[in-house]
Amino acid sequence: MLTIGSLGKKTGTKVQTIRYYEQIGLMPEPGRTEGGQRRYGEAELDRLSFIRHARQLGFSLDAIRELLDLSDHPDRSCDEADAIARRQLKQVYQRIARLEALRTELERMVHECSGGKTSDCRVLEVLRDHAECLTEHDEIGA
Amino acid sequence: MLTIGSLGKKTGTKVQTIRYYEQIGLMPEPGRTEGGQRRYGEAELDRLSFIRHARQLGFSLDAIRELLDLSDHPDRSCDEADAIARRQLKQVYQRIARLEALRTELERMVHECSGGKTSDCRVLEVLRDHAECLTEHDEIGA
DNA sequence: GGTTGAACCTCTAGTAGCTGCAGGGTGTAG
DNA sequence: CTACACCCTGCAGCTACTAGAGGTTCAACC
Repeated sequence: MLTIGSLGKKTGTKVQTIRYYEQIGLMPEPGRTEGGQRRYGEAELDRLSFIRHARQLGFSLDAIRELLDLSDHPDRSCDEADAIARRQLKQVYQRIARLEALRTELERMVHECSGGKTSDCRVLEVLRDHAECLTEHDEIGA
Repeated sequence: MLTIGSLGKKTGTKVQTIRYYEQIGLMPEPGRTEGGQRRYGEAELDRLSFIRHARQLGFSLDAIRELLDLSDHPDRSCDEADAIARRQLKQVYQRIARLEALRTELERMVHECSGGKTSDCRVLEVLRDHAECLTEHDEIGA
């Protein structure tokens, strides 16, 4: 039987985060000691590992909820799990593309700045005038 | 004189977002009509354009606050503006690197899934067992 | 058996950067 | 002078946690 702290250590999760997952129904309510402290078993360890791993891969908590649900039903088709992963991959592609456009623009800004006064700083100048940008970029909400 | 709505249209900003920027002190309190509606001039249009452009390049509102401050003092050295931009660029590099690791792992997951039952779905299997991952990935908090 | 101290408990509020809604007032074109 | 699009304030909600206050429990050591 694991305390919440040792479960956290094993999975690289903060104690508060585990309680948060329980609160939003991602983790089940575990058994308690007489004094009211949470105690976890293997099943919970597996579930939390799954969640954390999926988070590391960038899945949203909602996507993880679906994946866990699928994982709990071994007889269902895995098309849905596949679709969720593909969706996630697509998002990653998009985010990389956006960030690469940003990188280009920021590099240009930084390389052109020769370190004088702010009055003729390229960094500030570029920010002032969007027309100076060569690439499309659109990071907001990415 | 611009209404808040037309200022929003010119800069691609929602009305609520402009009011939010005012609330947190990023935009100044504008003049008002007798009836209490906000009216903006050129200076505010420039300032909001600057803010939005910097946001598109991924700068945080705090960084933007600093950049605006520097922009308001043309006689200062632009080292600071340069440093902020370099910091931002570094973050972009890191985020790209992380996302590329994710991409690799997600591609592997998706390509190996041959579409049977969830019981032997590669997607779910990989999520269950971190040891199957070939690359380091650590997206959480990115 | 008693004491200590780390780890646990609940509850609330805060983070970034907006977004949306309710319920009401204003400005302007026809 | 009347529509009606637009504006106002204030507050709740979003994601995914994180931090802190103030109090309780567990386990080890003597």
